[in-house]
Amino acid sequence: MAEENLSKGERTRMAIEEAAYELFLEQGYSATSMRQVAERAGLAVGGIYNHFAGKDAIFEAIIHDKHPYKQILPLVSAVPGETADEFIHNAAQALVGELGRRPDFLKLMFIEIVEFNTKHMAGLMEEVIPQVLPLIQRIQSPEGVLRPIHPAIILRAFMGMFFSYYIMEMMAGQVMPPEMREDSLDIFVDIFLHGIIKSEF
Amino acid sequence: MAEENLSKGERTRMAIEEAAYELFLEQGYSATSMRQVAERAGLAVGGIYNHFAGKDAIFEAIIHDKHPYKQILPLVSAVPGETADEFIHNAAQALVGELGRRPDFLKLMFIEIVEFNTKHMAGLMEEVIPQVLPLIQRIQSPEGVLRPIHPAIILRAFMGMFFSYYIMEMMAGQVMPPEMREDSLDIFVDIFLHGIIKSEF
DNA sequence: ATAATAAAAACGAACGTTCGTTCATTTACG
DNA sequence: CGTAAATGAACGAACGTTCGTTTTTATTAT
Repeated sequence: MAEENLSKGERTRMAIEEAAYELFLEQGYSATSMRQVAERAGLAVGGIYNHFAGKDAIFEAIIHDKHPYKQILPLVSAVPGETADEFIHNAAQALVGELGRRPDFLKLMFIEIVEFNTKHMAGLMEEVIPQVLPLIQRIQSPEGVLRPIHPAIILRAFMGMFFSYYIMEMMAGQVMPPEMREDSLDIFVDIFLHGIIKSEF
Repeated sequence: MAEENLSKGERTRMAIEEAAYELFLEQGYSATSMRQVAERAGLAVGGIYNHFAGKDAIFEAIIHDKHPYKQILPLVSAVPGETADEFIHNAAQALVGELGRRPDFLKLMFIEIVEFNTKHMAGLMEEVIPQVLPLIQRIQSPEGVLRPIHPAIILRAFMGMFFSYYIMEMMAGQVMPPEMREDSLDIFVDIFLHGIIKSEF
């Protein structure tokens, strides 16, 4: 493991951040106490302040290190696919796959909205947008396969459609019929590509 | 106004609920104190407990009275439209229009996710689902216009697409180009109906 | 290698606040 | 006049943070 190379302080800092991340996802920011963080990280309360200026600072570190955008964008950018059809399929697969592997992924964004009023979002976007542009280029490029829709809107529709795939799962997952969940992703992709209307109409 | 007919107690109860609703949307549940609620509602802390058993009880009342589903579903159900095309357009118009009029609408759901782990959602769904069924029927019905997609999936794609319209707005609204916002709803509708791929491909 | 030493990290009691809630009392409405 | 509503001081618990102290780690000299 790469952790062996780290100093004691760096390892503890990571443990605190990880413990806080888990607890924030479970309970939200305000409802999580420094004592809970300390206990899960395996040290005393006071010890935290050797590594972080305060509770706020922990959240800011988490936002910077673990925010979904940071992990999803490189993933989608690296996906193969010659045609738009292939690319969208693969991108959706990668996105939802990653979300599925880490189902608490989006919660950090919700905490940001609910408890911080998207305070950190602007700074984060500034960092991420340059990475988005080539992705838009790629969706747009293949020789006129796409209808003339602004690429930024396509991106937004794409993100919305598949983010919401898990947002809806979070909100109403328990009550949806289970047979819907297996292949519904493919159908979502299909709706995104071809719409719900028969083409002869 | 209908408020004139209410007793003192009923009016105070409403004032407390409204004050708490505002504060929860602004700060989240945990970060909002009973003293803040009391001050905004215009009474002393202790007085709240004449109308609510505790802080939890206030939130439960709010969830029951003001949850988006409760307001959006009747709205969409009442919308006119003979063809699927017309209906989807009108439904999207109504949905996004209502969300636009009350931009904090979805935050309640996020608070539920972040600070309560969707504790109240199951009970709410049980209440709402019967109202959803006729809506699905309506999307499905017109003589074979729609491609053969499970109506529940269509509903979910629809909700996801247009909920996410505002979710994305919340998350990244500031950084989107302003000219996108004006007519992007129509384009979203169009993508939902016809997809992003040219039909001859 | 071992011992000495300075720095980093961990400790946990204590501080001042604020929290949700209670309650005896006063005020106001029906 | 009786009851419902409003009051605000008070309670114990929990909060984020501080701080003097001890323990551990990393570095240097032997």
